[in-house]
Amino acid sequence: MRASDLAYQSLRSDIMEGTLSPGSVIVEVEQSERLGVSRTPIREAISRLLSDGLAEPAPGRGVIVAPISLENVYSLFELRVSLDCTAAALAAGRGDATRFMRLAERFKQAAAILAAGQGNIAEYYALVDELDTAIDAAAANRYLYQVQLTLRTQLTRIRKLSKTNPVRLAQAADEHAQIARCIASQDAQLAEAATRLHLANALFAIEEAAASQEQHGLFEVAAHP
Amino acid sequence: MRASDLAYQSLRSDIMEGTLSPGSVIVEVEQSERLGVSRTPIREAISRLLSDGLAEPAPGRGVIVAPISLENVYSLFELRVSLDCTAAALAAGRGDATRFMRLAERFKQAAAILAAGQGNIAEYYALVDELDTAIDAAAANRYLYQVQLTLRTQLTRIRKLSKTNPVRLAQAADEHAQIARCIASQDAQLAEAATRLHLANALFAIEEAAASQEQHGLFEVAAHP
DNA sequence: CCCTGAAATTTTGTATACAAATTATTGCTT
DNA sequence: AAGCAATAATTTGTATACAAAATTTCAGGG
Repeated sequence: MRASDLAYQSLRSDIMEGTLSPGSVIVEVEQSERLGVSRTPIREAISRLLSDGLAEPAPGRGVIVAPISLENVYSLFELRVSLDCTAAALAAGRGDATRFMRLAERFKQAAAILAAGQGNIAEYYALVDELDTAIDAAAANRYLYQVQLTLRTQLTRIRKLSKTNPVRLAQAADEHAQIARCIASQDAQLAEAATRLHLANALFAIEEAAASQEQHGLFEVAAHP
Repeated sequence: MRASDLAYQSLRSDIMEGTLSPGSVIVEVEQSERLGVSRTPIREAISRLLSDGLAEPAPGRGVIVAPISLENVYSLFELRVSLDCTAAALAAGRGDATRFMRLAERFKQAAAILAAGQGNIAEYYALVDELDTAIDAAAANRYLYQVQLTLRTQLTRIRKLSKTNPVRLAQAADEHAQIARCIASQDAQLAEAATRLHLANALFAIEEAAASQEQHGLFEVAAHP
């Protein structure tokens, strides 16, 4: 594997995990020594992070890890609604119905398990990924797909800011089942409606979680000094 | 100015102008000597072109200038409809009405001039840019804006593939006036409808132009040997 | 004549040295 | 003590040398 790929993946996961905290500057030599490669591949990795939106040029201070805050969540969701609805509508027109029916079934099962309070969260998110992948494939639009990828990394970062309510998770599983079913029905407008509804609920849940965390004083997004 | 910025702008415009033809490989040393800088800034410029979608990694052959073809136009427009409609709707909800009214007036004038067959095309496109900029500003969504920028560079490249019919241009100016008016009216759904209509017409015009050019044997997208 | 394979050449990937720019620090002056 | 200036120290930007990978070319055998 190329050193620049290694550096990219390493830095990327460090940012995602929070090892590199938002707002902290990424110093080339520091990372170069830490990862055991020269500055050249580090620079290439950083430029990829910039285009991912995981790093930002800071005026005079080089590049910093892109800050996250719930203030962005509305902008992010405006874009997300647009793209996810389009993707769902396209998938409804082009997708393989049986594949989405099967996914709908699995989401229904997942919803039941989560409602019983014994769900594995990671497993559930993996299922969501499967649905996303199926939709991407069915939508068959490489430009749309490209944008979705970068949007999702932003959403993943945001998601970690507020702990998701387990009750909400079961509800979300139901909504995903609904989306899959609507796509399987090949009705583009219906698929779009289900998606729009789901995203509205998701945003509302985020707002609620944030409010409750703020209340308990748990809402802190530290940037390194 | 940094050498990498110079290299980026130079390569970018070379690709846009067609000096570097689609499909041709971008050889680092070659460009390095041509532009009088070392390979390092060239590599950085190339990585920016990659994230712009103006260059593509080619398996084993390094990177090539991204090919263009009208086959992409449908995928591109699917995304464009989604984004432009969202932007128009947001702008209707947030924008300064008088600013869009003024733009609508100018488009009406432009339409009259173009219909009379004495319009300056570059001037017209500049006006379109102004509208786009106004919408971007009013939509006030940095994530959406970012995607629009890269989408528009793709559309600009595609546009050059088929000569636009002057009659269509006057019609398009009317449609832009309509869009501006709808945004000024602060009716999000209406703004979206006007945008959707315009894009449907634009796509149709592209198809027609392509068909007529193909007929006349003018439809050639050469890749260098 | 084509296919296989090995050498040669070209091209990309990485390391490092040096230059330029920017920030931090220190000392001086008011 | 505060502000400014000059200098020192970090940090990024660029060039270049070297290493590795891959493609092409050429030669030999089937």
